[in-house]
Amino acid sequence: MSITVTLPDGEQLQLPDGATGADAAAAIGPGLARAALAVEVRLGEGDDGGEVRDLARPLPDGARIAIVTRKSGTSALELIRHDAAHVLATAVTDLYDGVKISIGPPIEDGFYYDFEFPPGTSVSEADFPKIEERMRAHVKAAEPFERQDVPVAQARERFVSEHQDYKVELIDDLVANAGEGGDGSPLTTVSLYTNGPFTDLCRGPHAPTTGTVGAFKLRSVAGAYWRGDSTRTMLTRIYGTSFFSKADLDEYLERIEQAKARDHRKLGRELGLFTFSDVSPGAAFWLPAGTSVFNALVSMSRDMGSERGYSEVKTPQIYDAELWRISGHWDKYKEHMFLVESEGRQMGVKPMNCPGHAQLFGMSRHSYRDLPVRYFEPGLLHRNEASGVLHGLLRVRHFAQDDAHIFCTEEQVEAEVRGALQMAFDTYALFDFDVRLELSTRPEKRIGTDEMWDRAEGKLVSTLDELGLSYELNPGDGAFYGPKIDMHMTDSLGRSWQLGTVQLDYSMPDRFGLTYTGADNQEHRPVMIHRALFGSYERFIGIMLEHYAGELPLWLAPVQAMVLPVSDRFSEYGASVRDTLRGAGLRVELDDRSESIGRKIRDAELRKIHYMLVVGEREERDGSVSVREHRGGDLGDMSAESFIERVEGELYSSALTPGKSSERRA
RNA sequence: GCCGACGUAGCUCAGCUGGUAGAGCACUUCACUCGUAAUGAAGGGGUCCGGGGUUCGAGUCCCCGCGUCGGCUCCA
Repeated sequence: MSITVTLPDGEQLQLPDGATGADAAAAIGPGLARAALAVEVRLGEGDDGGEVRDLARPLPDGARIAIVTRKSGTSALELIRHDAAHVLATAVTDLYDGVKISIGPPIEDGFYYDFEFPPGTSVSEADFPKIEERMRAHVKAAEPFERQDVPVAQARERFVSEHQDYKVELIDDLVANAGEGGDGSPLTTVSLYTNGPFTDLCRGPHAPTTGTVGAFKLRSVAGAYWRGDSTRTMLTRIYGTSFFSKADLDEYLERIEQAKARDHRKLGRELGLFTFSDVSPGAAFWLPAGTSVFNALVSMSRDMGSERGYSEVKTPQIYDAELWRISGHWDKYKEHMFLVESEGRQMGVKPMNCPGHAQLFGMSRHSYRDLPVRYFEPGLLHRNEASGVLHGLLRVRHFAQDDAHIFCTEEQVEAEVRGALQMAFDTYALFDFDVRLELSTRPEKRIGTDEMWDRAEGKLVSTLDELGLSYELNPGDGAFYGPKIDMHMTDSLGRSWQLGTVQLDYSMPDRFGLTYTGADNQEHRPVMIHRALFGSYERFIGIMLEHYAGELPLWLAPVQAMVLPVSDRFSEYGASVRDTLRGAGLRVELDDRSESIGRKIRDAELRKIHYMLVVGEREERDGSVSVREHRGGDLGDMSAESFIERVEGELYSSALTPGKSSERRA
């Protein structure tokens, strides 16, 4: 009896029945046998994911296999990070009596393990050295990972006797889920992995021993709810990362350090854009330079909107609670609203513009001929976000959105969604943003009928497909009034943030009793589309600063050029140059401090100012400026006019939007 | 909101085991008048996040708030 497996190069390998991944590696060559960590197994042609298994497990006949070594990239790293998580748990159970273990998977950049420490014991980063020391001892001992498939009852008994409640719960859930989902066959065994003194309920796979965990480092400690449920126990999560080599680990840590240099909070301070104060947590104070950037974006969304048939409106900040009851926000978000009382009336500061826009739409009669109506309001909003979620400009309590609501007929929905998405991509293209799309469907807590949701979700899917856009499905994550398409970007540390959103809403028009008169002279219900493309200007600026590492494109730069007289004697000429350039619409400042020219250049460079215009005796005589470009160096002398021409050319060349974009930028 | 850490001048930070605060940058003034990344000197600036407590004495130790950071949960 023998089995046949297929190798990645297509070659077939014959092995005795019961042969393992390790046997296969050995059959291919002794070098590979030494390097082998695990084996990736694909069963059918269509099985493109593959399953990574322990080397010690018998191979199924007819499988396509690939030996996993440290050169296998992500799957190899995942393997040793999972190993490292077990080693971490081993060290922690060594050191802390009575600690309860829960789960410890590999993640994007490392691994974690969640523990419940005994009452009175808390662990902080100060404890890392001693935990790492224990971990090193277990890695050095190269303890084999031994897999054991044991009957469910036996495993359960074991963890009950060890007071490992979380493991017991996991087993119970595995059993329950096997009954419902999967192939319906009952679960008879579960797998346990033992390394040294530590045994864990684990699906695997693992490398042959703990010895392949090369370089590792514990990174941080955090609270994490058991099973991600905020009503349950908060466990202590220890994060770490590991690599095959110290060099790889160091390179990773170095990259993280460098990423911190482009943190928008740091750049905002350094470039004098915005600051925060304890007197208003979650709200930015915008300095003149930051306000200039902010206003440039607002004016850009105004221009792009008016080119696309949006009309700007303004609606109140504060509304009677009744309005929020009608919209449904009162029930769902009251605790996140800022409430005020006036003459015995309860009022709420608006957390969003939709009810205001619905109110506005309802105040006049509309014919089908007037639809779609597109209201745009770069409005100020307040949301009383939980203190723990505030994060620089990326999550704030006080912000403005480039918010718009489109009221249209059922037939117009696809075209309007398409238009909004296209406008979004036009916008992101200007910033070289590569956004990730998510389609979020009906949540558990929702308003409206299932039929409405079917229709709304169907329209979003068909529009995405029609535009050939790929997206991730996010079931249950829609707004309470409708499904949505969200556009995400990541920050300097790889965390994902939502920027734009396009939401379809059949409920709000109903709740507000909105109508238009159709061609049949009957009243009809319009459909409402909520959309914001920047999302909040605050968040957009935060992401943008990190994206550009603070080097804003010329058209957005708060100061496009700085005039630098070489000495006080040329301040007057410098001022005249500044005025000439300002007259041409450029944002120019004059540095007339009594400092050396070297100093002024250094300061302008640190502020990342695009152009430095040095003026001295020669320039005054010739009526010219000596142009230095940020990072680019000396460009030589030219007249103020040729400089203006040059800058305008640059502004035009980055003009990707149609219409009057050049005017906007000037 | 929850877990952990942190909070000293505008910024970045030092301040050993408790003995009444310090540097660099920035700022002000004076001198210098400078040619492509830091001229020099002098000076001003701190309820050591806030409030309680322990102590002869608290920036330092304890408690309670607030804020920030890293996660978790949440995100209309």
